[in-house]
Order: sequence, then C-alpha cells, then structure tokens
Amino acid sequence: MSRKSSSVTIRDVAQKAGVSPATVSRYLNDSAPISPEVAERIQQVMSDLQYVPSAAARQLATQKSRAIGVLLTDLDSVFFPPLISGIESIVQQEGYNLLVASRWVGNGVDAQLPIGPHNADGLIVFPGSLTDDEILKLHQAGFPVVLIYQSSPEGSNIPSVTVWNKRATRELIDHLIEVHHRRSIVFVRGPADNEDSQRRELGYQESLEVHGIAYNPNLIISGEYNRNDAYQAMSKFLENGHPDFDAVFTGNDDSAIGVMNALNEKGLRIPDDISVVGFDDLELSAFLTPPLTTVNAPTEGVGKTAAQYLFKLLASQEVEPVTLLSTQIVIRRSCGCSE
Amino acid sequence: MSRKSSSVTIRDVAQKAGVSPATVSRYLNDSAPISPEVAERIQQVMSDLQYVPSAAARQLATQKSRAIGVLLTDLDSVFFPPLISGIESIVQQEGYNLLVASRWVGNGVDAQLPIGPHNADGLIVFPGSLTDDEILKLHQAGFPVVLIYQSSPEGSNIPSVTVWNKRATRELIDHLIEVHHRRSIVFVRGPADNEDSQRRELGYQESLEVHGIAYNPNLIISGEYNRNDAYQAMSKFLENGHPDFDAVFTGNDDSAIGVMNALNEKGLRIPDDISVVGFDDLELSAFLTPPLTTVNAPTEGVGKTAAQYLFKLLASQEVEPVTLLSTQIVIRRSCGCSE
DNA sequence: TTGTACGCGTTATCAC
DNA sequence: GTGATAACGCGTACAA
Repeated sequence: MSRKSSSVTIRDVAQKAGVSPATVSRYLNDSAPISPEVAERIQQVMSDLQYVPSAAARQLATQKSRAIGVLLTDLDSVFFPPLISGIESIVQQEGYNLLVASRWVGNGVDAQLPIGPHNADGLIVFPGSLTDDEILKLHQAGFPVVLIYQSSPEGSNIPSVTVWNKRATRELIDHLIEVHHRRSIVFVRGPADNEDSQRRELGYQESLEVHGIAYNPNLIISGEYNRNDAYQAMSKFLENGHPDFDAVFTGNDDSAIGVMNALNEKGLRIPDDISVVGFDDLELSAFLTPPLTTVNAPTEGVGKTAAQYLFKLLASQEVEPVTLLSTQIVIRRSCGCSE
Repeated sequence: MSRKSSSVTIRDVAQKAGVSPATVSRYLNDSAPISPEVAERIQQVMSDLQYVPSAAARQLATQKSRAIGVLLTDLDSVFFPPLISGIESIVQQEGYNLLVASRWVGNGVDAQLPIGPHNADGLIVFPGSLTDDEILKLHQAGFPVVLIYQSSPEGSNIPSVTVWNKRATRELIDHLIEVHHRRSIVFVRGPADNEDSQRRELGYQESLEVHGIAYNPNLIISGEYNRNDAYQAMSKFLENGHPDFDAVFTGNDDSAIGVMNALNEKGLRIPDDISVVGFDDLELSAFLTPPLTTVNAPTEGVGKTAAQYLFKLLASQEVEPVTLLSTQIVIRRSCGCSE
C-alpha cells in the first residue's frame, strides 16, 4: 500500500510484455483464455518486476475485499487461540485475509464498527461484541454474518455454530453423582446472558432432578467465565457461611483454575474433599494438578466450521441455520477417578 | 465491501447535503476548514444515510491501507493472547485495522506473503514467520517492519523489541542457589535458534559460574517452548539414567507446565524434592500448583510497544533500533519459598 | 484471443 | 470556504 514499495502496476507489466492491461488481468484471474506464449511472457515479466496486484484497486473494482473478520470481546483469554487458529486455517486456505478486532458492548459503544461492510466481506461474531440490533442490521443489509456460541436474535435466522452444552453437562454431573456419590454440587455459572452457561445450567439441573436431588439455589455462584472472577467468587463463597458441598462444576475450565486455587488456599483437597469438574477442555486442563475432568468442546472446530459457513455464504450457498458440534466428557482425576 | 450492503457513497451524501463530494471529504478528514453550518448538514446526512467510507477507495486514493499486520507462527499458544491484545489496543486507538496471519518458515514456504505491502502499511513479525531474506527484502523496499523477540538480521537495523532475558534469569538462578541451596539445576531450553532462549541460557551459565558451580551439559535438555514437548523431554530425561538434580529452570512458563506434570508423575514433589522456575509469567502461572516462581515478562507491553513503533515508522519518526523491556522475578512457591 | 474505454469511491490539485 | 476534475490500479463490458 505504500507508494515507494510496490509502485509496479498492471500497466507496467502489460507494457513490458507487449500486451494490454486487460490481458494481464485475464491471466491473473484466468477470467478468459489467453495464448500460451503470451501467458508465459506475462508470467516472466511479472516475476521480473516482482509485481503484486494492489488489493485496494482490486477491491474497488470487484467490490470484494477478500477479507473476513472476527469480532471478539477481550482478546486476552486462553479460550481464543484455538478458535482463532481454526478460523485462520480456513481463511488462509481460501486465500483471504483475516481481520481481528475486539469490542465490548458492555461499555456502551455506538461508534462505527471496527469490522463491517466497509472493510470485509463477512464477519464471525462472538457473544458480547455486537448488540442484537447491530447483528440484525448487518444481516438485513445483506452482509454475511456467522454467529458463534450464540443463537440468532429473535425472529432472524442467521447461521450460528456452537457446541452441545446440555447433553455433556448432564453426563458429567451424572458421573459425579453416580460414580463419586456427590450430592451437593456447586455450579459456578458464567455471565448471566451467556447462552452456553444457561444451557449448561439446564444440564446440571436435569441431572439433579433425575437423581432426586433437590435444586439448591444457594449452591449457585456467579463467575464471569474467567479464572480471576471465579477465584473471587469461590473465595467469597467459602468465607461466608455456606451450605455443605462436595463438588464444584465450573461453567468452563478457565473458571476451574480459579476455583481450584481458592479451594487449595482453604486447605480443601481436590478431589478427596471436593470434586471439581469444568467445561471446554483447554489444552492446559490436562496439566493442572490434579488433571481436570471436563467436557471436551471442539473450540478449534467451531472456528473452522464458522469460517467454512461464512465462505459458503460468500458463495451464495445454503448453510444450516444452527449447528451444534458434539462434545464429550473426558474423565481425569479432579473428579475423584484415579486415572 | 459488498455491493448490496453499503452502496451509499460520498456522492450521495454530498448531493443530499447540497455540497460537493470534495467538501464531504474535507469534513471527513478535516483536511481543510469548512463552515459550521455545512459541517452540521453533512454530519446530519451522514448519520441519516448511515454512510461509511469505503476502505478500498480510500486506500486507492491515499496509497495507505490503514491496516497493519502481525505475522505469527502458530496461533494456538497461550503466549499470544496478551501479545495480540497489546497490539490490537494500539491499532484500534489509531483507527487502524489489524490483520493476523500464521506462517511457519520451517515447512519451506515461498509463496506470496499473507501480509505485505499489498494489503498493509506495516508489519510486526514474530520469530519463525519470515526468513531473514524476506525481512530484509521488505525493509529494503521501504516497508515498515518491527521485529519482536528477535534482533535485526546481520547488517541491517530494523527496530526490534523484546525483553531483558539475561539479567532476570541470572537473578532467578541466583535465588535458587543462594536461598534454596540448589546446585544441580536442569535447564530446559527452547528452540535452538531462539534468541531469547539463548540469552536465558547465558544468564543461567553466568549465575552458575559466579557461584562456582560447574556447567554440566548433561543437565541441559531441549523442549520447544511448549508444554507437550517439554513434558516429553522431561519424561525421557527422568527415564534414562540422568545426573542428580534438585531444580529445573524451564525456558518459559508453558514448558514449566509440562515439566511439572512429568515430575509429578514420577512422584517427585515440587518444590520439596525439586524446585521449578520458569520465564514469562503467564496469567495462569500464579494458578498452577504450586504457584510458579518465574520472571514476569511484559508480553502485552511488547505488543503495545511494537505497535507504537510501527505507527512511529508510519509517521516517519525515529525509532530506537533495539529496545529491551524490563523483566523482574516473581517469587511464588514452586522454588521452595513459602509465599 | 486480444485491445479500448469506462467505472469502482475516494482524495488531491487546482481554480474560484 | 468551496467546487470541478484528475488521478489511484484494477476488472470488465464491448468491440475487433
């Protein structure tokens, strides 16, 4: 984009190859057949001149940016690497560029979107980065959008991809109750408006119910799906008078880290005194002490799938409105199992 | 970028506001004074029409993409979130876009760069994503580049930002020796060509030397700066005949996770039997059991600084060729300290 | 198979 | 302070 660096244009190539710019363009995008000799000459000149087409000019002419974006809330979370990695692998494979930005609707944004029709061909949105209104507006304007970990706003039908939350959670809690005979299980929920957290809570309740255990609201505490808040929440829970409990299900693994820490500090042994289980199966979860029993959620797969859907949308292909990737429990030691 | 979505152009705004496109442009970039009334009218029309300038057209006219890129090797690492977050905060503040891509020179790339003069105004490069030749070529073409965790290739003077490695490592090992009387300290190094790892090794050696401890090459093992390889390396070390040792310094925290795991599996207690210390101070390091004694390296700061330098470069300002951000040891419990 | 001419949406250079 | 007008570099009818 900088003048001095890539000042060689398609016209230079054309001239030096003794053809018209149009022909070079055709060669570039093989949008029309051209004679072998000419093709070779162009190729030769192109590499001689180290010609690289200007993305901007191309975009302007084509009305396509060949870039897609992903909008996150806070980039600084262990949850994102696999997600972004998954997205990027597809994006790169398609020869597109990936724009990344953070934006948090909580702090009252109403400025222009960092990523939108003005600089991208499509967008993957993570919960909390856009309001429902903004999502809807984008979608209604015909801008390709794929939602992740979030369902389409009321009345709309925007493709969304997330994971099976309830089923695996149900199995996980079943395991705690049936195998380890835990009956007072604390649930550390995520942000109130987080759909995944809500569904995980449903799985938790269902398991309780099936086993004839009464749901105790005093056993529910709120983290924010991150280790620090979860640590605080659990510490506070332990300090104030609290019901007896013999297990903790943290809505995600990151929270489990904070919870385990709080438990350790109070001298509670995991899993002897308290079983702890999470959700996500972060790469590091197997390395915690004790290794965390959790639910494996294909985060990278969500990224890949969302990106693939976005490209389908770009190609005007049909995409299933909602897709749930399968999850499965992984038993390690924090629940009480020996391996 | 998509035709249907944002078809309102500067011309539409101009017409509806009863002025010329030029005036609207001037208002947008306040590149020239305009009368208050006109300004207000334009503002009004702009928000009525929800006008958003086309990035492509702007780029073509300006020869600037208003985007910078960061080139990483593998996106899926806990090390990156703070780094990217730091970069993005500056980028957003400058009203720029952030392009992210991964590329690993190890697998013999020679295709076109995912990010370069064709789609960005500048680039932040992480070790392993570009060969020295590629870096040099970019730089010589006048393309702004900032190196992180890597020094400028032979003979060149490209700005680079990284952290103080040797000094803090030296202090860390001093601590192990002086306070905890450890004398047989294993060093788990990073990738062979990694400059940080090399400098950390220097600090390690210096401390040994000062304390009259002979350097024992059998105590050096190779990880790859990630928990899995480090786990493998340490496990193998423990299984084969190995020298006695009473401490491990892992080149980074991620490796420490794998090492601690391997140690635990063999029934070695940390820190009672073996002290373990790392480098980086990942957000999760304080949450390991035991909490990891390490060196706090300002990863987010490196990202911010690199981005700031890049913007200085874009503004044709001077930038120091090499800057080292300060690090400092943080004592937790894995070394043997009680708090 | 190839060339010509115009348009994409914006900014920059002149005039006024 | 404001308005024409010419780039910017590429794709794409349309014509040949």
